Amino acid sequence: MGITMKDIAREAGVSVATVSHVINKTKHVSAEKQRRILEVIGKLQYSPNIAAKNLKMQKTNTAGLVVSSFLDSYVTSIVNGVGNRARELGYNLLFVNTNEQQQYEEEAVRVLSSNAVDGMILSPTTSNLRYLGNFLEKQLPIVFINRYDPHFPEIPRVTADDFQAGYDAAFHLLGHGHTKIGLVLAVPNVTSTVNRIAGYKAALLEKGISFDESLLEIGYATVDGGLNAVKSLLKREPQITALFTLSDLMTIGAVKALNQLSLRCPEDIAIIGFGDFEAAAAMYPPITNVNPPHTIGQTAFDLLLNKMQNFKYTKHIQLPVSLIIRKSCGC
Amino acid sequence: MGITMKDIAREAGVSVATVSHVINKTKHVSAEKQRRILEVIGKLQYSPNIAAKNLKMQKTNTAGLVVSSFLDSYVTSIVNGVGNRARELGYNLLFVNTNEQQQYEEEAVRVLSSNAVDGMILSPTTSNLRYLGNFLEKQLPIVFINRYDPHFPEIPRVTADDFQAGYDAAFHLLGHGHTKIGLVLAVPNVTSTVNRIAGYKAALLEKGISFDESLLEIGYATVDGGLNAVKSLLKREPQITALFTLSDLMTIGAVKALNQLSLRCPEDIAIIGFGDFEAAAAMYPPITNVNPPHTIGQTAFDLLLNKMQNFKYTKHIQLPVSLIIRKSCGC
DNA sequence: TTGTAAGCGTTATCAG
DNA sequence: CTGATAACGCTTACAA
Repeated sequence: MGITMKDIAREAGVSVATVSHVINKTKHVSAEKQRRILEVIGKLQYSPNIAAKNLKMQKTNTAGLVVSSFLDSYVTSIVNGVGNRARELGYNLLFVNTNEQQQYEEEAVRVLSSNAVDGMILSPTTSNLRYLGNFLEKQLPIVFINRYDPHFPEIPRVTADDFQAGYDAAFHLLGHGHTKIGLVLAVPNVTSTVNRIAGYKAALLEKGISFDESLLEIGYATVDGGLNAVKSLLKREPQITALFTLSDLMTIGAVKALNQLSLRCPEDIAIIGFGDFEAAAAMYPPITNVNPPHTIGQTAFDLLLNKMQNFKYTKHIQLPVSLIIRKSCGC
Repeated sequence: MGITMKDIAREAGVSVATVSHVINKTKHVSAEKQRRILEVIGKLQYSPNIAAKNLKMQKTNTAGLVVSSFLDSYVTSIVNGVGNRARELGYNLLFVNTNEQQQYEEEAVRVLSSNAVDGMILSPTTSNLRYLGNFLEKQLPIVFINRYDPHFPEIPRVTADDFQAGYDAAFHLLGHGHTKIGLVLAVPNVTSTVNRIAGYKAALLEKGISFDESLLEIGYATVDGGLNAVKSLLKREPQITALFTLSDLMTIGAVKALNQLSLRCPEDIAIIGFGDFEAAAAMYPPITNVNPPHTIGQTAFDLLLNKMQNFKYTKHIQLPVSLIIRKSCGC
């Protein structure tokens, strides 16, 4: 079917070894043969069979990227960052979105291991990844991004400073006099969420306000999910005067909910979101957001590179967040 | 290094052929041996070497997806659709974003061919893809998505009805009495853009309004790109009373530009965008958009499946668009 | 029902 | 500087 190195060798009157050497520049070959080989390669439009190369080299030059959702701007920026860095460094990217289904995730990890990739970047669906043990034993280089499983400290990870994110949002709202701050989240059992809540809690406690679990509301990480979550939260806890929403789609949903309830933002209810999306500044009102790190994807790939070179590598990196203050918080 | 079928065979006291057969269920094996083999596989945490399998089978179960940009919601939805369908059908996805650089695109196509993928879905950077000829000769299954090169009618493609999109937007604005409609675009030499402009032109002509090229403005496909483009367009052509922006990021930029120029929307300038982003309904004003097809990604994958089964397959599919009317058009 | 062995297209060792 | 040739780990006739 395809044309192989053997064909090139025959046509150019040399051995396959020689062909391989000129292709990979792995040994010096006489100018004449080199010329002939290159010429034949061009004429026959030959390109090496990557599957064969991968088998022989025990290396694929491909990295896996497994994320848990996709439409969110934060995830998009992660994919973007990883993809750019991968291309810069000559790696291919095998991309999987698990849609928050652990079953898909396990499947993806299983497929990507066993020589499909040289390593992988994982944003897991939960923080209890018992199945991962097997793959670590196989020395599969993995790094966590955004979320992680604390049971595997030996896996390098890059995260946003989620604690700070929660703290900053709550601190800022407290500064505006809000004491009943609703918190709208999508995925509870995940380190990023847990840490943001911890930060939120810490800021409250600092002001002597005790944490009230009924101010939390779980919804789907979509616009409608945010909308519904805010509606039911506000119905249940009408004393709420501010909202912290943990994903940009939910933030948009929150704004819609307030509109539908004829509540003004920020006068009646203030909003701070996590994740800065492009439209935030052009919304009504312009949305104050906690801005996640934009370099998280690239950083993850760099960690992976280290992990692939040295399986003992085990660094944890936490990237700072910042508050982008606009109008929805009442400033 | 890794553990192979040979190890399983030895440990279970059978031949590699038998192991292969139980793994792939490709022949009946006695219950007893089957049990033993499965047990050993479990104990040693064996998983087959995919590179070897790919080489032997001349098939990778992997599809390539090459898009030209990423942060745009339309592209995101394409990636999402292709990814979901790929997973449903048991395919992996090799993902590349070319950032509108033809050089990256050529490189990506070259890498993805030569047995890295069984086929690929391509949203090209231009409509002149001479380099593609080689790969077609090699029988690499390709399908176009969103954009295409008309010189290759034998490549199946799925596109939005971009002509209709341009027509609908212009027709609607004309209905509101606008005759000077600015058109803000990012990538001129590409079928989607060209067809949208053609539709816009057709609607004008129907009303007896002649096409004025100076009403077009090119900018970067970002928020700032849209912002700058609108500012310079409005400065140059102050008689403009409506805008049609061809990407959601640019639409957001347009809204920002009007704010900065203290122009009211829709009273002073109306806006219709292409590509419906999640925040559109929560902006000020809520943005009227041409809604691109949401199934384009899945459809592309299905076309690819057909093309892989039968290289003669050459269908072109055009998916309808629809106008989502909100406030920015003056309704 | 099971095993032997050829071969997929490379790379790299080892002689010449 | 060049060429045979043995792997890499799997699938699949073909034989037993």
